[in-house]
Amino acid sequence: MARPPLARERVLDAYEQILVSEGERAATLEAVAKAAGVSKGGLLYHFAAKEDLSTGLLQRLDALVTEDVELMKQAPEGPIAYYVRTSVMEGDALDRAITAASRLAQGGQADAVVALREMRMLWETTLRPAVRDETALQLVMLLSDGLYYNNALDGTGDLSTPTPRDGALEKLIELVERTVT
Amino acid sequence: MARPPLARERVLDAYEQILVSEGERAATLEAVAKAAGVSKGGLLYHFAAKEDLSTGLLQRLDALVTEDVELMKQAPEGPIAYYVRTSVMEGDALDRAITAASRLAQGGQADAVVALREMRMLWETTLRPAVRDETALQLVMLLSDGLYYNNALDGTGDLSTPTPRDGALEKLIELVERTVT
DNA sequence: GTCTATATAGCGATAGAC
DNA sequence: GTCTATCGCTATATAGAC
Repeated sequence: MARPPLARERVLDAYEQILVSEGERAATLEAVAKAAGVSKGGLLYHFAAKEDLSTGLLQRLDALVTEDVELMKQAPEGPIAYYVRTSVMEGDALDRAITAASRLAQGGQADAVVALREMRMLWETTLRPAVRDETALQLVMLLSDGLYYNNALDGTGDLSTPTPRDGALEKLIELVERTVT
Repeated sequence: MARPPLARERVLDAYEQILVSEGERAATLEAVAKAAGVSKGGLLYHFAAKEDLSTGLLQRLDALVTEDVELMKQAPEGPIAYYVRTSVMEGDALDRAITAASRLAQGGQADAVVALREMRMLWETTLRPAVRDETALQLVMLLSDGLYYNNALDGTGDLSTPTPRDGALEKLIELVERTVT
């Protein structure tokens, strides 16, 4: 990992942020360069082609997912409650990476689809020992997918989304726990 | 409704299909025109600007959703089983329209986001009388969202998706019915 | 390592013939 | 109602100065 150049990370942050808030089409080299505070040429020194930008983003996603799975295994409230709770996005690094990857996947980028599928399978494997059977597992997985999808629909970060929060979220977690364990 | 021109419908079909299978970026006027079997000029006679294409698509979605809600109200198996079952995409007209609108929404198109939110609210209102409480309603809605999202991820129509089908789907519906009623 | 300048291609949209 | 030709703009990518 030996300390990647700062500018490189800033560019990747900018790319991710534009993908989330304005979509794939808006994430042009010029827009990303401007948001990162470099020139187009400067950007292309770090990422020779546009494809390298998405590759970098998917690698970052991978690392964050690995971390998250460890946290999930050790969560005091248990993996299910942890999983459902953290499926409501708070805008942290993992949330941003997932949403950005989702934009690329919907744009037809095959490697993004693969990365998201693998992420999902890793979660599935981690949750399996904590649920009653496969049907219960599917219910938890799909519910989480639904939470992510709803939040990802608008990247503007407004809170008028139909996502349950606070009290409603706690009740939902309770119901899910009762249903799947 | 007085019989819209055939070419117009063919163009709209082509636009929808490319959005679903290749994403927003691939749905250029030229690609749509070619798939519809007309020239760029011919396309632009029916849809003066590209925005009109997405408007036409969202109107089509609206009509299909209205039909579907009626079917859901009258479903012999009850609205919940109907809703969960039909959330697994079979590639019918409504499925295609929803996925296409989802691509536009993820591309940052505000009117597509609104159309999808309104669709969801209509479903929510229709299902409310059939469930125990608001928490149960949220569980059903989110599960359905998850099913749609998973299928929409790759528009290639392959069946290697993690979506439950046949036996697994029936068991899931059973579990959901038991949980929310 | 970052910049400006530029090449090349493809986009949405217009004009006008048929 | 559909076509071809073309305009103006913007996208990705390259070249070469600093």
